[in-house]
Amino acid sequence: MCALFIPLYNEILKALEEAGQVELYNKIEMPLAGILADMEMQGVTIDTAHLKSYSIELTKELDEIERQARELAQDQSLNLSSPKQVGILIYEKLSLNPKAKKSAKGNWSTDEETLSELSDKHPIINKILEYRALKKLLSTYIDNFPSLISKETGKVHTTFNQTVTATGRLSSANPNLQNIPIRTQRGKEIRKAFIPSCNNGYIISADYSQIELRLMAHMSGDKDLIAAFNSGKDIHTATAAKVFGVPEEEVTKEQRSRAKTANFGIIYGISAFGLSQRLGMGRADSKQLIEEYFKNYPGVKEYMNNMILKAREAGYVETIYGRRRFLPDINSRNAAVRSFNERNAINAPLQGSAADIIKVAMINIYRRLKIENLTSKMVLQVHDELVFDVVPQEVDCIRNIVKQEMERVISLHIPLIAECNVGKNWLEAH
DNA sequence: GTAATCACG
DNA sequence: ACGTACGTGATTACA
Repeated sequence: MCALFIPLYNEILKALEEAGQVELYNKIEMPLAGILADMEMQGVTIDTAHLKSYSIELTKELDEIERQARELAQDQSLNLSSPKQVGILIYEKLSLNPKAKKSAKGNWSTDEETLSELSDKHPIINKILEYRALKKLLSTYIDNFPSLISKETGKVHTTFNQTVTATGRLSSANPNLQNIPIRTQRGKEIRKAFIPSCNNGYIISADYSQIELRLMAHMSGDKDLIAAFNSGKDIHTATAAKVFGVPEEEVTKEQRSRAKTANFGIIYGISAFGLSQRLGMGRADSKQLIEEYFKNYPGVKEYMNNMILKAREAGYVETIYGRRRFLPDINSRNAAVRSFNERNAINAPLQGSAADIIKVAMINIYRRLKIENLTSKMVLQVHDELVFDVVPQEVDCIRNIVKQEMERVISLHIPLIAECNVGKNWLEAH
């Protein structure tokens, strides 16, 4: 190291030591930096022909929808990309909702959730929603992407930010390859454009199953939540059986779905109001559901109280590897600010520990690929998922290494499970 | 530059 | 009585 930087480096090491972050720094973040650089340089191959033909198809649909919407609105100059114009049209000209939300800075609220509730009132609502969905895919993922392909490598090269998030997650930018569509049919079509770099190769994707809820089980030490994961049963069904007081075989789809929403809510630092909004039920019912949840998983309730207490006393909470999130406003007299910090105190150790764990997996996988002289490459990380560009003769080998290394990062009270899939593109690898 | 919206985990 | 799920980045409109 250059002598000029040694005093600064010593300062850093001293601070890290005092905060118990030396291992996090030396064993995780520093080794990871070079691996991320390698992934960025490696890049991902894009099927531009597929994107190009899909662009033509979607653009036609978009133009037709815009034409129909303008006809319905009787306004040829209507800009459907302007939330302001859409708001005025819906709430003032068409008066579709007399008690419309005028959220935030006094603007009409026209987001998807709000508009969906009005879809029965006027045919233009669905046209607006469809326009928005198509426009998003076209402008963000389809039409720009070919221009982001490097002349030198013929691939897209993201930047993984290692020091952006509050929890320890990575972020991805220019372009963001961590928010490529998958939820809708049209989104899936875009995923198909992410392909292996050699003609006969494969994409392998491996993702952690329920890692944050598993970490809740581990960190809370809750007996029954741990038992549910150790038994290998479907966690949402098991939760539904408990909170609705029915045998697992009799859990309905509706009950499982509600339990799933509740399990997500738990990770985010649930509130009765928030849960009632997402379940479309009354506050009293959602409050009762939460009470049942805590009755069945008392360790979870205890974990939440402990994290809030820890944040109040220490000013921060920690992940399994000692990464800290500072929460200076945990004692704020403003209830909204305080509550927000309390939810962060609950969520950050879970989200952050998951981030730590996948980082360790990445380091160990990278080393194995090198040691075993494999030519396949790790190309993307999407929070709980790793994506590999694989040559045909290494498919089985990569599958085994990736699954093994992801699952054996650390021994906890619950097993870590990684699901691994192979395909000719990123969609098929799910 | 900021707000609104929406893509992902 | 508050205001409410956690973490990101890109695009577009508009002051």
